[in-house]
Amino acid sequence: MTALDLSALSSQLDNCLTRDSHALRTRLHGLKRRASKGLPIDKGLLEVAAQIEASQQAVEARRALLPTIRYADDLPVVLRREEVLAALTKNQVLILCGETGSGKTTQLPKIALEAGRGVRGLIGHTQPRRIAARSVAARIAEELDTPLGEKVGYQVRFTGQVSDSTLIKVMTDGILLAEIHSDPLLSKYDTLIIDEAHERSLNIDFLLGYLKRLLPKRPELKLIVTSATLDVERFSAHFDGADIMSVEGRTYPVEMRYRPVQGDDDDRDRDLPRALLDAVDELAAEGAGDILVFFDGERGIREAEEALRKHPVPRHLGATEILPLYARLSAADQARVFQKHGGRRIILATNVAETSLTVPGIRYVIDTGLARVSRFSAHAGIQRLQVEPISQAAARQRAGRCGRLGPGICIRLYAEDDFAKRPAHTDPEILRTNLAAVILRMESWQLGHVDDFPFLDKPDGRQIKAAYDLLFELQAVDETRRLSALGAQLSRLPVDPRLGRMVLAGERDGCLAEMLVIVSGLTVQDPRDRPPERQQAADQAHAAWKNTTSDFLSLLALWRWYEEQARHLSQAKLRGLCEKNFLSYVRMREWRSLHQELRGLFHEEGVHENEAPVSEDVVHRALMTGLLGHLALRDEEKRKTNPAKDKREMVSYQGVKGRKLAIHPGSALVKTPPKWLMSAQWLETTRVWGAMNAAINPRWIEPLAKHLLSREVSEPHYQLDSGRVAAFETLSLYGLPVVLRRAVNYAAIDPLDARRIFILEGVLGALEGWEVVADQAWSTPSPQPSPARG
DNA sequence: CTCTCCCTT
Repeated sequence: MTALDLSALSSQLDNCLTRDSHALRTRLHGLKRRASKGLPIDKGLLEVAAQIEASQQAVEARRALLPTIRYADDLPVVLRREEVLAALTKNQVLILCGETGSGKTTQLPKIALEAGRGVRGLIGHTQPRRIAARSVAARIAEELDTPLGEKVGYQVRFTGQVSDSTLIKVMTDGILLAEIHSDPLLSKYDTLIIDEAHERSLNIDFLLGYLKRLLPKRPELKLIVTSATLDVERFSAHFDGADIMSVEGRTYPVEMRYRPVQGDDDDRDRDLPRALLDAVDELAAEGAGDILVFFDGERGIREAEEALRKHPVPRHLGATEILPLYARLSAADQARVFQKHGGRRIILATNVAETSLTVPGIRYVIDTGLARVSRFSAHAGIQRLQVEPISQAAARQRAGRCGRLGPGICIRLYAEDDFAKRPAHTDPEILRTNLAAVILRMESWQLGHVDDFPFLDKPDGRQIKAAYDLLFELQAVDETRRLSALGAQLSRLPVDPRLGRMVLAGERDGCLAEMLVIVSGLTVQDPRDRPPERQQAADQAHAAWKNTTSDFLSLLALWRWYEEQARHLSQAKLRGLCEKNFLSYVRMREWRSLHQELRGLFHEEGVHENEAPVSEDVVHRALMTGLLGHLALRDEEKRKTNPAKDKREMVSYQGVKGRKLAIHPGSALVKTPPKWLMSAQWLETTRVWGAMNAAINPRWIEPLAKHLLSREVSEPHYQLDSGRVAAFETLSLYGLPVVLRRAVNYAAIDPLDARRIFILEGVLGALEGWEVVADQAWSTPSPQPSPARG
């Protein structure tokens, strides 16, 4: 064979599946090298030629699947289809800015198909949320008149419908990110659409960084990044000045009214209900239409609900219905928002209604301008959840919720100049979160140092250090920040690093069964429902599994009970049972799915769970491997000064790193605070709360925390009876003494000094002592001291 | 005496 055949073959690669072309190109390079050394390559060439042939046939088969593309008539993106097509042909990257109603989410994948994408590889389309991924896929499939799961498929955690004939695959951004592990080139895609990039979740930022590096290695890959806000220059600059296309939205104008809460800042909380009632009255006078009110949390919602129920809302337009809406609400209560209704509705919502759920039929919005924002404080090493003024972008998003049906009105319960002073955008998650999981992934995928990774926003050095500190605590990296064998294992577990560490301890200590249950239970949202108006009944039902020394064992008890029921009950009966026991069926199912998934990972490796139950201590010691940074000692002084009679005074704890904390009232341990406490989570809101707790034995700490303990040796002294030099040692974990004044052999610690003391106190002391004894022998006896009392 | 919202090998 000649060099001509080699180049002829390599020119054919552009007609192969993207999945194959990279491997085949590598193969051809190898053959070229062989040929240059004068080695025979005939057989290799024949094989490659056959593979190319097969791959091209697969491409043709996919081309035959192309559906007739029909567009939803007059959506703004569709009207500018030609431009998008041209941009896709000309450029590798396109930034598309399209606001609500532009049609970008549903129409772009179809335009990509029309541009000839989706044949050599999949068109991958990512969504930030699972529900959205599924519904977007269903919608596109419907518009293309094909059944979901064939030409248009979707994939989210635990479920999905994708087949060999899938051309468009809609998935969560988390799925695409996870695929990098098994396919670093993302070679099965010929096009990627990263939707809702303005949300700037950790997944999106990680993907955009990764894709920047990937694009040069995948010249045939096209990327579309979409954003609903106008600040797309950042994205463009990130991708070396990629073209930007802006498509208008399809929304109605929203009139802004500023009605700041009267009174000074300290009184805001008190005056907010008043301001809310005034706003409701003002909007009620405008005419019919539902009102959506945004709050920072459940508490504000409940206060507002109470105030509204007492308040005579003008009723000439029919009854007014008040509905709370937040993520923790039971599925049935959430569903009420989507039911048809007469009269006026006032929906009191948290941020769920800002992006995750679209409440239908909203004509008016009232915005308190506040939200709870999670931030990881690297300095304190703790996660905070504080109420903050929302950004301008978030405020616009909230207001936009009443501009979908017709012109809307939004009342902001803050001043216009307050709005003007706010940050333009919400800080991206990567600047607000604990980076341990990100860094663990980067280490395991060998992506180099975080500082060099092309993140849109570079994380702060202190955040990076805090993340490495946590990874060291978990023994996932060593002192030099090198990934350990344990770290490599940890990176393959799709759970929080602390929780993953527990599972690995469970594997080692023969309590994998228990760890899989507890860790999956800690990962999903708590399935125990506690509706505000039926808290007592709920608590009563949950008491069946309650363990007052360990919330973890409560979880385990709930699981065992449920598994027993599930074994002989139909799905419908199980659902009813959940309802009766104030459990969320959906979350119980999530728990089981995650448990199943984690279990599967171990089974693949041939590791199986222990069959015999283990002692509670074994379970808690395995948990502790992940929670060494969340240990605390009861503050005894406080207990003395505040007698137990005063029940309102909460028992305070002294945690590691000097943190003061208290047991969260949702914990079963709140009434029986143990001396030593271990918490799955520390969260600072009004104060630092320890959530999901267990009483522990401090003796477990030393063997598990050897790599973290600092030792302080004091009072070396000669011991007359043993004839040795002894001292006391105090071991501290992050500044918290965990072993107090334990006698140790000083010679093993500081042999030279021990020898000095031996001579000084032992030898000379013995002489001195001998003198004393001699003295006493010749002098009159002194009176014996009376025994000590009390 | 209480905690916004998402996502995964």
